[in-house]
Amino acid sequence: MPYFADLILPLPLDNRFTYSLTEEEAQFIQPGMRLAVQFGKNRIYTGIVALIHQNPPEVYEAKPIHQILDEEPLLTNDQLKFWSWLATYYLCTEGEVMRAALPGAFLLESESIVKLSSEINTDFEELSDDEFLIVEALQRQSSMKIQEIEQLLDSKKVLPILNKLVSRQLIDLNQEIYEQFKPKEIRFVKLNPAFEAESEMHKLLDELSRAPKQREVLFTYFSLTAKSKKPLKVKKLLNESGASAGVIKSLIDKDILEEFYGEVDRVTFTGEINSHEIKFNQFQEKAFNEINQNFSEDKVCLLHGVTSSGKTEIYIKLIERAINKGKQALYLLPEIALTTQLIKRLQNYFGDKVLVYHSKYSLNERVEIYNKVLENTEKGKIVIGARSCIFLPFRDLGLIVVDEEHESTFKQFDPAPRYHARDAAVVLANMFQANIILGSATPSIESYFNAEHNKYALVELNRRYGNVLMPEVEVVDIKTAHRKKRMIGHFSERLIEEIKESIKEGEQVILFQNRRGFSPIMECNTCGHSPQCPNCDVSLTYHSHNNQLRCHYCGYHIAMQNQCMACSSNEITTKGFGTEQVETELKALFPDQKIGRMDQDTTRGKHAYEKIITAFENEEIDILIGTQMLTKGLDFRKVSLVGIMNADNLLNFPDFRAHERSFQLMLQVAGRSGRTQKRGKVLIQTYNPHHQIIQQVSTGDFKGMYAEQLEERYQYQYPPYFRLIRLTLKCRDYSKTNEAAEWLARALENVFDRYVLGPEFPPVARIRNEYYKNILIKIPKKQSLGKTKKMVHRILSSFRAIGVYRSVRVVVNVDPQ
DNA sequence: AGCACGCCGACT
DNA sequence: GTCGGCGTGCTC
Repeated sequence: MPYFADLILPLPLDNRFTYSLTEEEAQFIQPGMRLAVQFGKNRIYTGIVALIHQNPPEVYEAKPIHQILDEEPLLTNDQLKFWSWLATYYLCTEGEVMRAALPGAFLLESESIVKLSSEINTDFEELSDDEFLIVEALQRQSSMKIQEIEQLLDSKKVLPILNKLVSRQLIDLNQEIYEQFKPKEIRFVKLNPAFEAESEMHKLLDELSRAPKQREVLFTYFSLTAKSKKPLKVKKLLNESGASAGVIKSLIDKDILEEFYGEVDRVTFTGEINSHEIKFNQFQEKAFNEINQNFSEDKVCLLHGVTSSGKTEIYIKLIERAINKGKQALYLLPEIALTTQLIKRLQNYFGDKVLVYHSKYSLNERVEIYNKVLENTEKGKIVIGARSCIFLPFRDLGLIVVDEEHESTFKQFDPAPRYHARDAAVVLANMFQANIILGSATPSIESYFNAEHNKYALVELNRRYGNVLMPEVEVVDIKTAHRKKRMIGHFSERLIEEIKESIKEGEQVILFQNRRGFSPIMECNTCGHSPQCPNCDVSLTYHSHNNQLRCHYCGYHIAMQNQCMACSSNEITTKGFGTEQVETELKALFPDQKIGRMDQDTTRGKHAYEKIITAFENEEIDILIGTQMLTKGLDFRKVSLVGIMNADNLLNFPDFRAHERSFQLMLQVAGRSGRTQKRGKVLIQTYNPHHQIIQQVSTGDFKGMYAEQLEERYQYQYPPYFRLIRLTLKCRDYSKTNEAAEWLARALENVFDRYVLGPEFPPVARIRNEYYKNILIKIPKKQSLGKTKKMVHRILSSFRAIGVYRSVRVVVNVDPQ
């Protein structure tokens, strides 16, 4: 009886692919293992076994597999189920989920290797020039990569030539697979046991009297090993003795020292645990008990706790409870790079039980963490990290914490799968019967809506820890201030006064400007022209540090122009302002203060972010200017003033979530102020002081904001009342983009009628020379989500079957942010 | 996705 | 005449 395995391949293809197995293979292979298989003509891919069965495919002959890559399944059954849910819900392929879910080092890829044929074939006549060159080169170097041959012939059409040579049995094409993960090995040395006795040791040292360097190394070895009996790292011996590697080599060659290699963990925690007892105040205690009550009823818990109310302590206690029951815990954060403070806190409490997982780690580090979670070892019961953590192979997940649950960075934007880690985490928790808590000072409207409608349980925490008061918010009307000439650059007199006051008190200031760069857009006063990106439909923005005009979409840049590029006029002004300009103005206003800036430009390097934060913590910076990234769970004790330079560019964003976001952002920034006994102050500069959102921020009126936004969402048919699917068409050809979008929209309208919006050009209609067009599908609550998605899938398949539209790519975004 | 095959314009 | 562009079809 034959056996077959259905595989998931890491490709954007809808189907699983069936390969044949021998009986022995079928005995050994289990779902969740990796197999290397040939797919297409010359390529080998890593596939994941989804199913083993005995039903031969009807219309084709299944190929045999190439190699089994695992001894044990790499994926649990739960994960396979989870993948399939993600692919269905987010309208992508399982292959795309696979790519996102597995650390890259697990995905072996083949490279074609060209060799001379093993059967000696001297029939070198009738070779073309190219063919002769290849054969001749192979006689010299025995094997070559495709790329090398491309270089040799200086041509890209190499494969047809090679295929011809293969068919004439002059060369062989083989696939070489590379295992990318290598355990980290370190070289150790130890003394040959023969010299351990004291007498032997003296004899040895005498013998070495004519090799002073070697003698010295040995002395260093003895002094280093005297303290601890652990094996000695060669590196350490080199450092301590100052000898060269050659000296150690001769000692090894003489059998005086023995070398050996040991595997070490790349990811280790070296600090000390000082788990001081966490002391709840009465409000935390109450919230904690409520959460546990809800957990016992298997409810998803939404924790709405104002900034600085001590949510983290509650999370820590919940995690402790979960791991005391022997379960695993997952702590999800919006962006891991921004949360060193929190990681340190968890590590201080739980020590090496904490694993940190995120995309900045190397391939190998990620494999190690993956394996630790899979083995469910004591080390690594707790995983903390960004959205991709939901793909780790948990065995016995007991708790998920989603911190800053309102953050839109939980939603992956590109590439597919475009999943929302918070929503996926709720599904994941459900699969494990695990508890899940979503926490935020400013919950998303969706989550709060779910809480109001009893889908989630709501727990509130509205006192700051130590009864610190919420900061006092003052709104400054810069429209009037401008008219009355009470502005210096972008600073109102009020803001300058407050900064002076804070500095006098020896306190720190944070200034928030939600735009990087200097004066983003240049405009000619004479003709109104502003320099555009040639590849995208946007104006170039000015960056003063390198005096460039730059496109934020494609990276195109030119030197700053002193004349208008259209009319050569010298009168060029700037529109809008960014963090860089705030910094320059501030330096002029406060020449004696130390000023720091934190935005994408200043936090490029791996540790640049940490450096700025540490400098601010150590009070080496008095005033810190920054973008959004300032809002992320940072805890600075000495900040008494937060200034929002311009609230309007947040509010005027063309998006149904713009107001919700502005509220969240402003309240989060405001929360950075006054975290100790003294009451903090927040100053908001705006042209619209009477805007509802500004008023709601100034009174911290979350419920007011929620009620009002909810009403608007209802009116205009947006989430949480309607679900959304956005289709984006991309194509280099303008009219083809239009025609295809039109076709697709009509096809969708046939089924969904008035719930299809568009097609419409997005605000930036061309990026990297591709035209974009959006279609929005709205799904009313009563309409079946599953059926809708199946239908969309079907329409997309027929769309893709149309030849003319093949060059148009469609990006599907379910629950777009 | 990645590759082969086939068709068409622009070059030594 | 060939090279290299891209549109089209297929991969177990």
